[in-house]
Amino acid sequence: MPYDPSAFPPFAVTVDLVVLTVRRHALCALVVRRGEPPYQGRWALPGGFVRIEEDLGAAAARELTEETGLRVQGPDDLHTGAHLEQLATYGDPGRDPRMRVVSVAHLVLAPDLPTPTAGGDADSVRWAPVDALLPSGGGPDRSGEQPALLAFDHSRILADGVERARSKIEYSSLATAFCPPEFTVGELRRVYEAVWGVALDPRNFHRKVTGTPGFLVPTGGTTTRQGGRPAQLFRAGGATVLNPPMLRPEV
Amino acid sequence: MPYDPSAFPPFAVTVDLVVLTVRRHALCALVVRRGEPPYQGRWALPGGFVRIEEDLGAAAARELTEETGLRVQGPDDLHTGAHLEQLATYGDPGRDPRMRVVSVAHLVLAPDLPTPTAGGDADSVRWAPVDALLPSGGGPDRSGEQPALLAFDHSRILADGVERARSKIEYSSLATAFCPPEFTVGELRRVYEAVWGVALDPRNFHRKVTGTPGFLVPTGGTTTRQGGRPAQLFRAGGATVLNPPMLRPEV
DNA sequence: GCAATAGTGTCTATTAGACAATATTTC
DNA sequence: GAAATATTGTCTAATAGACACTATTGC
Repeated sequence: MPYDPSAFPPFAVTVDLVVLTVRRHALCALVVRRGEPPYQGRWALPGGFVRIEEDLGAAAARELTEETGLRVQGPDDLHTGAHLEQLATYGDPGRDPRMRVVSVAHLVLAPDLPTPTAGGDADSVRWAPVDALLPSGGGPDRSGEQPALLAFDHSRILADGVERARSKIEYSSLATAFCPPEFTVGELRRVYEAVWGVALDPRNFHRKVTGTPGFLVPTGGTTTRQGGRPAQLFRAGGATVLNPPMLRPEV
Repeated sequence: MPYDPSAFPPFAVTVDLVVLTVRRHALCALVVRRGEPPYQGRWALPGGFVRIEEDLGAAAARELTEETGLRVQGPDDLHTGAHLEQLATYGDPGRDPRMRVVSVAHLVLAPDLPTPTAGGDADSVRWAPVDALLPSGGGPDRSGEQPALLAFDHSRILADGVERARSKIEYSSLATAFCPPEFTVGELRRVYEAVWGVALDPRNFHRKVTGTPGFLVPTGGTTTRQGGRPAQLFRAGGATVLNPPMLRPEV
C-alpha cells in the first residue's frame, strides 16, 4: 500500500526523562508532582512535548535544563555536564487516557546536585531513591511504606532506565557520569555499590579500575574529603568502552 | 507549563524494520525497493505507519508478516518464529522531506528463509549482505561496487541494528534466533562467524557453548547435513542471558 | 593509640585460547 | 585412503576474587 502523506494517523510525541544520580549512597531518580489530571498529585517522570522542528535528543536536553538547570555533556566539555542517551519508546494506545501519545524516553546520568529548581517550584520536584519508587525494590527490611506508583507507565520506564544504567556501567565508563569532574577511586566505588546495590571489595576494585586502560586519568591532586589517608584524584579518561569490563558480582 | 491535549504538534509515527538473517555465511538484511518518491527506485528498510489503536510492537509484527510472511516468536512457541525487539527511535526533523515522521525502529532476527514474498511482488524485496549495504563494511577486497545508500536515514538505522545484533549475541542466547528449531553446534558457530565477521576455533567454541548452562538442549537426533561426522542436534535452552558470555575475539 | 580510608602484594581456583588427537561420516 | 566435520583432551597464560599487610590521615 503506497503511503499517503495527507492521511496519516496523528500522534502526540513526548520525551520523558529518567534522570539518575547517586545521593547519600542511594541511587535516586528525579520525579515531579503532577499538578493536574490525570494522576493529579502523583509523582511522575519529568518530560514534555517535542516541538515540531526539534530533534528528539534536543527536546530531551531542553526538558532537562528546564526542569533541573542541568546541562548535557557536549563534545567540548567532556568532563562536565550530564550524560544523555535515548532509552526506549513507549506507545501503548492506552498509556495516556486523553489521547494517543508516543513517548521517547531518555536516560540521564548526573553527578549529585543541589536540589533541583523545577522552574522555581521547589515543592513539586525532588530526588527519590529508586528503591522507594519501584515495587520490587522495597526489599524485606524496608518498613512496608509503599508509596503510590508513578503516574502513567512511568514505573516501567524508570525500571527500564535503572536496568540500563546497571548494565551499562559494567562495560562502559559511564559510572564516571555520576561523579564530579574530579573524584577518588573510593567515590567511584561507592557509585558502583549504590547503582548495583552490592558491596565491593575496595582493594580489588582499586586494582581493577586503575588497571583498565583509558578509564581513569590521575590529576595529580589528592583529597581527604572522605576521611582517612589522602586519596588520589582522577578524572574520566577517554575510553568509553571498558576492556576488561567491570563485573557485577553474581546474582 | 501545563499540557493542553487540544494543542499538540502532530507527528506521523512509523515503524521501520531491520530484519537480519544469515545466508551462505553472510549476515543479510531485508530491503525493499521504493516505488515512489522520495528516493524512488532506491532500496529501503521495510516499514509503515503505526495504526491509531495499535501498539508499537504489534505494528512491527504486522509489518513483518505483511512483508515476509514471517511470524514473530510468541510466548508459547518458543523455538519457532523470529525474535523481535525495539531498536531505537529516529526523529530528526529533516529525515523525511514530506513531513515530520518519527520512526520507531525494530530489530528482527530470523532463521534463513526462502526468498520473501512482499505481498506478491518478488522483484521489489530481497536479502542483501549488510557488507554491501553499509559504507564502511565494504572492505578492501570487495570489488569497488558501492551500491547507492539506503533511502532516508536507513543506513544509520541498519548500522545500529547490526551493531545491536553483534553485541547482543555476546551475552544473550539470541544467536539461536538465526537458526532453525534444531541445529548443530557447527551451524551455531557459523552464525557467530557470519555476524561478527571473524573465524572462531571450532573446538573451543564447542566446549564453550555446550558448557554454558541453559544455552543448548540436546534433542537426541543427529544430522550429517554439513558433511563429515554426524553432529548432535540441539534446540535453544531456556536461558536468555549467557553466563559466562561468548567473547568476541578482540578487535 | 584508635578508627577510618587508601593502596600494594600474594595466593588460588577458574578460565580463555592454542592446539594435539580421535571419531565418524562421504567420496 | 583422503577430505571433511565433530568432539574430547591437554597445556599455559591470564584473570577474578579472597584476604594479609602497609600507608597516611583525623581524633
